[in-house]
Amino acid sequence: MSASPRGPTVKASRRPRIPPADDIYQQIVSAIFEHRLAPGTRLVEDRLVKIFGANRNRIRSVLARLAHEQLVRLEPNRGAFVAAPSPREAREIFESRRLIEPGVVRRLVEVIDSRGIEQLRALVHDEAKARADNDRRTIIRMSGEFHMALAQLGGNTFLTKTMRELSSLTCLIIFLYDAPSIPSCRGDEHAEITEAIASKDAERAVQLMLRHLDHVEQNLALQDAKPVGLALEQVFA
Amino acid sequence: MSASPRGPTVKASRRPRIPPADDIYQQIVSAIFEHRLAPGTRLVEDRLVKIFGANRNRIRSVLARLAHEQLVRLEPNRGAFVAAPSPREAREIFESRRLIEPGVVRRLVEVIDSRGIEQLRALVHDEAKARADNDRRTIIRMSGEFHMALAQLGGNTFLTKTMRELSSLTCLIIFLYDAPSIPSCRGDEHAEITEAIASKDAERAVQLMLRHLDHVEQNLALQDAKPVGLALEQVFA
DNA sequence: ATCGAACGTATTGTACACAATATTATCGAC
DNA sequence: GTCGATAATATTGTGTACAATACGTTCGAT
Repeated sequence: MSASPRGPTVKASRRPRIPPADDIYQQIVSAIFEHRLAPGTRLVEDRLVKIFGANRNRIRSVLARLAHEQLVRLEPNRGAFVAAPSPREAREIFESRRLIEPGVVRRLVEVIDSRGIEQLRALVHDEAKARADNDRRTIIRMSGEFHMALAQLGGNTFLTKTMRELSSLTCLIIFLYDAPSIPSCRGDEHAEITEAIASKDAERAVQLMLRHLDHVEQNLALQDAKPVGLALEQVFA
Repeated sequence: MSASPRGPTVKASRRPRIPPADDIYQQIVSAIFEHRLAPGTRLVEDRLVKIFGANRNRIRSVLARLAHEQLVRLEPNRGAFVAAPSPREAREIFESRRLIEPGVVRRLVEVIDSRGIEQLRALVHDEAKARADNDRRTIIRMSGEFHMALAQLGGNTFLTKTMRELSSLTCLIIFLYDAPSIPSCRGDEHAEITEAIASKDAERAVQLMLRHLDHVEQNLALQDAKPVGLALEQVFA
């Protein structure tokens, strides 16, 4: 017994059953990102407790956190529901993205190094592969991660957080309003943006980004929502 | 006895002792906004429970919410502390503002009506009055509210939320790093921006805004923080 | 047969008690 | 007298039980 009373390995072995709070959060976000959790789905606390093996307090705090970034709607005495952004809210989200992402791209051109460019190309590559496999879930998730990576490589944590919220909300919007013909983003657009950034052509990258966002928004049918429901347990299997 | 079983007045009279969750949140945010709560102040749950007459669950959820917008730091097994942004974080906040607020201003010029312009002028007027009275708390709060109003009048709830977070973080930063000579914002700058917006001169408004943000940032001494502490009960008196 | 009211069930909201942990104070050794 | 270990205290983390509320169902009346 070595005298290291604060080793993290010791802590991990002493109580391995507690499910870390962030994990639950991440799993739910991923489920929303990958369209496994439909907008409007009710999130019953007890069932989440059993699914994740956590206690209710923790589930509650996770739901509160999700509610704060508007991914979940919390109705008093009724429970938590996966958010279903209205057409008006959807337009606001896209407006915000058109407002913010050009700045993100401009800044990224200034600070990115070859290592960062490689990361972007890898993301584009993975997305193209998923597109070839027709793996719709991965396509959508990778699309979101591309935009999040643009912020993350810029090194500004506030902008990164903001972009993460915008991306996940966009995922819900696509779920609700996507005209199913064309899958979310045309893959080559992310590639084009990446190459414009790689060649330090900020203004071209900005223009491509704006056109890209317009394309995504124009592929939506912002009138009729499809109210889908799904069983909760099988989502996390 | 009229048969309206869901009137809010009835609900309020039936149990008047429960303190609404948002109120607590708002009071703490206001306290941070007005520099009554210093960065680094420890927020002990029990004391907040007694101060606001709420139960611990509610206090906890409020703290979680504050933590999510980085106004509060949550250390495991140690408690909650009012955030104290590092110089690096401070620079990121200002960078984010320079990135976002020009877009907010441009959009506002497009959609604002005479009623909105009057609101902005009223805010500027109140701020000038506080400045004349040398009421530093009100000055800082009104400064923040001016920027939040710019987003709010634009009608985009996501941007409004983002600006609220940025404003309150900026308040903490000013508390920590302000060179005490000049109080936060020169008052006429808000007035100038308002008039540029009123005359629909978007580009001028944007330039004024950027200069304004630069001025605020340059008035900070982003090296030495002053770690102030204050008693909790007397803050909410 | 349809509508409305009372009831039963499922779920969230709240309170309390206790365990785990960190911080402070006390005591002893050098 | 200073440093380190140990005990006391304060605070957070967790679990459980119960109350309040909303929802679905059954029953009865017209």
